[in-house]
Amino acid sequence: MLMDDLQQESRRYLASYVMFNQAVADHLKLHPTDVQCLNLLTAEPGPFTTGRIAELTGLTSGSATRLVDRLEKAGYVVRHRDSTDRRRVLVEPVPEAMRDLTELWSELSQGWRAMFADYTEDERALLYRHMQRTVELSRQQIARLRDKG
Amino acid sequence: MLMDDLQQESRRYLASYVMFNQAVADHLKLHPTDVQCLNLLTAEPGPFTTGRIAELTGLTSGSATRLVDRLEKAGYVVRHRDSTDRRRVLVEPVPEAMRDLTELWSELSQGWRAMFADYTEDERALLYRHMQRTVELSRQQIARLRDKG
DNA sequence: CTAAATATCTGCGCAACGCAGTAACTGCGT
DNA sequence: ACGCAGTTACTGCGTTGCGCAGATATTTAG
Repeated sequence: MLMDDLQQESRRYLASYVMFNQAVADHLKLHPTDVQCLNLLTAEPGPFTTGRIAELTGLTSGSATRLVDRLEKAGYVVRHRDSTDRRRVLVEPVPEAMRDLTELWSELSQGWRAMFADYTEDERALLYRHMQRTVELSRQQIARLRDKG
Repeated sequence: MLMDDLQQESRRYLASYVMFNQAVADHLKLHPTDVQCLNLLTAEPGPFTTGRIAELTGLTSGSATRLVDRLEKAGYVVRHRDSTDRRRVLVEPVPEAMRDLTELWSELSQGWRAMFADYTEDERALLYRHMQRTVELSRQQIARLRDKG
């Protein structure tokens, strides 16, 4: 297994994930950013403030406000002020409204489940650990890129 | 290994890849779509026409034309008409201009190489095959989403 | 009690996008 | 040879997401 092959395949892999996100967004008639945000809301540990959403998505604070505006208007999330620090706004997903997204995801994940089912327990454990490591590495790389300006 | 855990981690994984693409785009002062397109240009087999780029990125033909306009203006690609079918426009990457992107990628991929180097040959083969399968599965899922409207 | 820092929101201009229509070209049938 | 449908790419136009800079409310430091 040549490293260059692995790298090339990683690149296709990355591209296919971005395309996938785009396709999901088109299908739900939402913007890719919005879908990304909803994904983060279900995948990352809360609680979420507008500022944290800005950080997670890489948007500026102003754009994050607009993003939350759209999601709130569409009924996906609710805002309420943090009682301990009244500057902060907590953003909470609305489970019922997330159903569209969850259903779509779970429909699509049939394919993934089938794929994962083909692996042995050890292989699944390897893939799981690899994903964790990749997420962590991405986080570091993103931080470095932002620092370098 | 519970399937739900695997699915949750897949979701974080997907989100982190989208974030990563976003960060690369910000760093190069390009639009995420443009970076995605350049990625596809190096990762997918050619030749590329404007129409194929539209299909790969999920954009409409008009937006794909504008995308190629931007990339051409920035010097990343050149246009020239297909001599056998003069309706078609072939889009070719300019290797020197791609250096920015390639260098950045290869700098960032140091981290990936290190990560991959930790695995055994068999494990790398598994990951490689898994990526291929995922790319193929994504392709199918995207096609289904687009068909459903 | 004032000043600096923090979290969010708002006004404004820019630009990417989809849509619908246009122009150039190919290939088909007659 | 001719015209007509289908294909490929491009062009206005309106909408909307985005960054930037400044405004507002609240907390924290001195």
